[in-house]
Amino acid sequence: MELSYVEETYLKGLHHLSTQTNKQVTTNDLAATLSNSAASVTDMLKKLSRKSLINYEPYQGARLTEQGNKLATRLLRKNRLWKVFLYQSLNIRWEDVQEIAEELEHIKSDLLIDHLDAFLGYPKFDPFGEPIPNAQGKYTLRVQSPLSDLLPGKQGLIIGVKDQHVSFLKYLDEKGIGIGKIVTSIKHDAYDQSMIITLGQKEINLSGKAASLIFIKPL
Amino acid sequence: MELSYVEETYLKGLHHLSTQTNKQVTTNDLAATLSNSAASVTDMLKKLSRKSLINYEPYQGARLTEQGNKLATRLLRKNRLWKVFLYQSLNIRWEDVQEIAEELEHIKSDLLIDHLDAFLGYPKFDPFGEPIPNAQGKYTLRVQSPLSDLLPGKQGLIIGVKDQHVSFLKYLDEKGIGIGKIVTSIKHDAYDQSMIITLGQKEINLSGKAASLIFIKPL
DNA sequence: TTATATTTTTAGATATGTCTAAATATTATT
DNA sequence: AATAATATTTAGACATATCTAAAAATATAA
Repeated sequence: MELSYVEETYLKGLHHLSTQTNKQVTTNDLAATLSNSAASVTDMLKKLSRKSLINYEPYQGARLTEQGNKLATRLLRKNRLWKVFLYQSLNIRWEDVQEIAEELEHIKSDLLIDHLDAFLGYPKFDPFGEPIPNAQGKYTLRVQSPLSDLLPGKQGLIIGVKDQHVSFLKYLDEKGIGIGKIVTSIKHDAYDQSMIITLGQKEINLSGKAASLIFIKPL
Repeated sequence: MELSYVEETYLKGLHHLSTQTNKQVTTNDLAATLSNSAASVTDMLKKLSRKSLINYEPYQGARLTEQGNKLATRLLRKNRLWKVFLYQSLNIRWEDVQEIAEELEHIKSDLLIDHLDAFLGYPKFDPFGEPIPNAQGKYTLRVQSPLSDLLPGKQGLIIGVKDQHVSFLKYLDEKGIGIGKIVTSIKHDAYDQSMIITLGQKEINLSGKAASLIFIKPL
């Protein structure tokens, strides 16, 4: 099925919200996510429902159908493969990757995406640690724990970040924290949950919140 | 200036037609190029004129202003860099490259394009032999002669093709003719202008028309 | 140079996607 | 359970881009 740019955006928003909460997606939540008015969202929900991409009952919110989910997953595949390309091949900084990938994910060609996948060596995760669905839509979640759980003295490999806001990514970039870096936990502060880690020679102080948004593989 | 997808398409069409003929672009010609009605074209010409991207007088056709030309050149740069990427990095076939690049050229980020340019090693020509404008919009035309001018016994390096229709590119692909291949002229037919060339061990018969659309650098 | 043919523009309609303001339905509170 | 607060939908408008059919301008030919 051929979808418009906007329809795809809504589908992705629906997928995002429904995997987060596993409940019906409400009109207002979707409106907030997409920065649109609730009225616009209602219109689009009716349209997507007519196309059988969502189940929608007035006043009851919406949920992706199997077909809608399949299309949303395809968008995630495209988005994340492009992110790998931008980050790894083009050396574009973390905080700039998201915005560009959001445009690239709407490029239609399946041929393109499969060739891109091959070019990148069939990566399983994007630069933020999110799993990349394969051509059949299958993907595996990774065992990952927040940096905040790393016990003092232990080492971890950074494999992802939860928050993808530009300001947070810049904050990490400035501290030298990125995918593939190895860090050692030095000390937790019992009072404010902040922690001290080392990255190479450098000692870094992280807020408890920041540490909980960074994912590692314990070494 | 932020342009819509469609405005960009018109700008590219205008550029294409005006470099071909170096005259005012007529409404009907542009309509044919873009497969739109003349009425739609008139509307858009008025809009682009209001934005000072073209000079337009009713019934007299249109011509790009300096600013319009600059934006059109930027689109060409994007289109051609993407073509290099698709053809060279992703190994996508000649005949599939055009359609995908036409979508990719509308991706907005300058950062992306400059990084792509660097990644590809600042190529000067695309896989069809067209010059790639640099970040400042400058580009150099290449000395290139049609394969049909290659004298019997002489060798040439294939560097471009004029016609970019899918059927023609497939025809060339099937014969093994592509960028970077070295061919030797064997014989011209005086009657129908067809020619015989060799490519490696293989002997290939080309129509006069086809040979005139393939560009070579004499060796 | 007047009539005819062609090209271009205008007029009016349609489709997509957006909005604000008003109406309606649902949920929470007393 | 009635009322107040919140969420959602409907109504009506607007912007972009498209079309067909009719009108107007330009170019061609007798």
